[in-house]
Amino acid sequence: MQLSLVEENYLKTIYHLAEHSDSDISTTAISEELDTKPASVTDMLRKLSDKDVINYQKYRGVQVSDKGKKLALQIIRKHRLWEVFLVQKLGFNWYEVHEVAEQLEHIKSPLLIKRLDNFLGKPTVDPHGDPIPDENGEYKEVPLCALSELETGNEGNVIKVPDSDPSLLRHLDKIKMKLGSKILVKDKVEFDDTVLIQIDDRNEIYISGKIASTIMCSSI
Amino acid sequence: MQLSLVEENYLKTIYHLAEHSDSDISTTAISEELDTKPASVTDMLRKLSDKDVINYQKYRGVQVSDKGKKLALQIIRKHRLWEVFLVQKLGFNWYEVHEVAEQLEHIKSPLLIKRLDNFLGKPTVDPHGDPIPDENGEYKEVPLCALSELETGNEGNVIKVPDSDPSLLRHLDKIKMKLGSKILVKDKVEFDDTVLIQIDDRNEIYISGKIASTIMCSSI
DNA sequence: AAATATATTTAGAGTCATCTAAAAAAGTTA
DNA sequence: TAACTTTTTTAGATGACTCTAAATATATTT
Repeated sequence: MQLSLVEENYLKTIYHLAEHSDSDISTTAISEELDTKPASVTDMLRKLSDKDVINYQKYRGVQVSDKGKKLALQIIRKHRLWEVFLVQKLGFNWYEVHEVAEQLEHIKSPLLIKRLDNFLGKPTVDPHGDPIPDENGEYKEVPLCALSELETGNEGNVIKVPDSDPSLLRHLDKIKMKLGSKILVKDKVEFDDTVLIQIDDRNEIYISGKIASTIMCSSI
Repeated sequence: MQLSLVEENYLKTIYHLAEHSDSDISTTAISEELDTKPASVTDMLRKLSDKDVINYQKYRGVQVSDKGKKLALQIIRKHRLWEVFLVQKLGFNWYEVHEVAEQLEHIKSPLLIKRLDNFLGKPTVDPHGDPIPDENGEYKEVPLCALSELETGNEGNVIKVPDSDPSLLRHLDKIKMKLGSKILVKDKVEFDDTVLIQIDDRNEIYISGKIASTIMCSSI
C-alpha cells in the first residue's frame, strides 16, 4: 500500500496533532493546520480510513491507527534525517531547513534513507532537537518541560525548539540560544509571563511568555 | 512561472527527444517515452505552449522554446547533481541512481542546489558521463563517437554511457567497463555488428552491436 | 490524384483533491 | 428540554491529468 503525497501530508498532520492531545482530532483542527476547508478534510478522512491508517467515525473525530503510526513515523524519520543532512553537510541554518525537508520527506526509496542515515552517522536528533525514529519507528522519549515552567532560580538545558517557524529560530540565533544552552531563570513577570533569563552565563535577557512556552528544557 | 511535476516531466522528455533529433518532435514519440496516450500528450502540449516553454502547432510537432530549454537544463542540472551525490557520498552504484534522481530532480529550492553543488565540488559530469549544466544552463560539448563507429584496430576512451537502463549498467560492471576505460577494437562481425574489444588491456570480450552503439567514446 | 494507412486532435468521461452551499448532527445555553 | 450555535458531513461543481472512441489531418502507396 502506497500513500499519495497529499495523503502523506494529512497523515503526518493528524499524527502531530494527536501527539499534543490525548482526545480525538477534530476535522476543523486538521483543516486549520493544512489550510484547507473542513469539507475537504472529511473527504480525505474517509479515504485514509478506507486505507486503515486512521480510525474514523463520522462526527467523532479521528485517531491514528497502529498502521498509520508506523507510516507517519517513517515520514517523520525521513524529514528529520534530511534536516540533519541540510544543516550538517550543506551548511543550512536551522531556520532554513523545514520547508525543504517537507519536500524531501516524500522521496520514496528505502535504500536512500538507509544510506543517508549511515552517511550522517545514524543521528538520533534533528537540528531542532526532535528525536529521529529508527527504521522500526522507535525512539527514546526524554522527559521535557517548557522553559516557561521553570521556577525562578532554576536551571535547565535547551533540548528542543519548534522546527517550523523561521522567525522564531532567527530570534533564537540572535540571542545566541542553541540546543544544549544552559538557561537560568532570573525572574518572571506575572502580568504577561515574560521571563528574564541568562543564557550560558552571559547577559540577562527578557523573552516573552509565548517564546518561553515553546522552548523545551531538560527537567533537572 | 512554475511548472507542475507532470509538466516538468513532459518538458524534460521533449528536451531529451529533441537532443537526439533535428526535426520536430511528434506526439507519438512523446507518448511512447512517457507511457501515456497520444491524446493526453496533445492536451499537455497545449498547456506547455500556453506557458511558452514549447513551440507547438497542431499536427506539426513541437520544439522546445528558449525559455523551455532554460527550464529543462535546470531540471537536468538537478538530476545530475543528485546522481553525483548518490554515487559519491552515499555509495550508490551507477545503475541504482536514475530512478531516485527522477524524484529528487523535482525538489524546488535554488539554495539547496547551490549548496549541493558546492558540497560536491562543482562537478561537471554525472556518474554516467553526462555533462552537468551550470546555473545558467551552460555546459561544454565534447565530440563523441559511438564505440560501434570505431574502426578495427582503433582505440577510444569511454566518456558516456546510457543512464537509465540498470541492466545495461550492471553488464558494464560485470565486464569492468568504466568511464575512462580504454577500448581497443579488435574485430567486428559484419553479420550482426558484434564487436570484439579489449578493455584496459585485459582479456578480449565480445559485445553486441546494440551495446556498442550506446557506449560513447572520445574520438582520438 | 485517389485510395489507403497512419498520426493527431477533439469530444466526452473518469479520478483525485479541492471548493461552496446546504443539510444534518452535536454541543451549548437559557 | 427547547432554542440556538457550532461543527461536521453531504451534494454538486471545478481544475488538473488521464483515458477511450470518434473525427480529422497528414503521409504513403498505387
